Amino acid sequence: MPELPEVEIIRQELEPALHNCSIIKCTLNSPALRYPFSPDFAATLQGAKITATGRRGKYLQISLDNDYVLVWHLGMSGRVKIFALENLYTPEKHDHVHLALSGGGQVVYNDARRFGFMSLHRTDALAQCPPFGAMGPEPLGNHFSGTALHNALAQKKTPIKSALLDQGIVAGIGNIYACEALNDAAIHPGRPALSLSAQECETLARAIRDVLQKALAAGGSSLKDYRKTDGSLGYFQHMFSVYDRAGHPCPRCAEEGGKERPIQRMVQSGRSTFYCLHCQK
DNA sequence: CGGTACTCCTGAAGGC
DNA sequence: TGCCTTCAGGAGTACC
Repeated sequence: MPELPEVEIIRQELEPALHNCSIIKCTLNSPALRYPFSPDFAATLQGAKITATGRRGKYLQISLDNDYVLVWHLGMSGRVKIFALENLYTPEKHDHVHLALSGGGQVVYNDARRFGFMSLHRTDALAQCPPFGAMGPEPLGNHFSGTALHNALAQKKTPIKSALLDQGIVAGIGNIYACEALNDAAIHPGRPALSLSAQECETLARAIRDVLQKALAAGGSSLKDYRKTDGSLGYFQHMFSVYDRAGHPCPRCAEEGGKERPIQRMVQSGRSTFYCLHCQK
């Protein structure tokens, strides 16, 4: 389930492989990912030159010189494989999209669960079209702050955990980093979002940035080792404080020298939330 | 309109 | 050992 840090790392990996390259051939091995490919999908890509690689929230945005942008979401099992030369590529199960580039490079999209998707949008309409038009600020950008978060949560009665998953409030956060940030900020995931004080929003905004930046830093280094094998991205599970760690001691409580408190699991809106009953208030 | 439940998909993991 | 069930999750949609 790539969230903002994983998608950003993939973008950084794609940038040198794609920039100024033309797409020689686009091969689709499936009629659809989450959504069907548009009939002219491959034809629109073929012959286009890639002018930039961007990211907004969990979405990759590959700009082309034909006035289209390839919008690419990795769902939860999407993996991107990059090969410098054609003869290095061995097809694997769930390789749905294959891009052959000028210069011999290749980019492959593999997605076992097909929750991801690719679509093409006109460049000038991109910022207004769903989901970008209603998307909240980039958490690592200048428009995100404690004040901005406080304002965005002002009318939200929904639990703060659910609010953090709402891409309209802040972009790019998924289940893992929502849990991690709330633990870091010592805020209980079940609190109504509008009940957070300005100070708590300040703390939470800082925690969100910290958690994402740490994941980015760790991902950058772990990726170098991992991509030698198959080019895909792993998760940075070794650094999770609470996610998928029910029963393990809460690291915040351990840091403070207190008694070890086991991490709890509960379900909110059908999704697992991991938190510490003791320190998250 | 806010909020919840359901839906898509497949592989991993657990139970018997 | 192997089959069956359950679970994981983003985001769109249906529905109250």
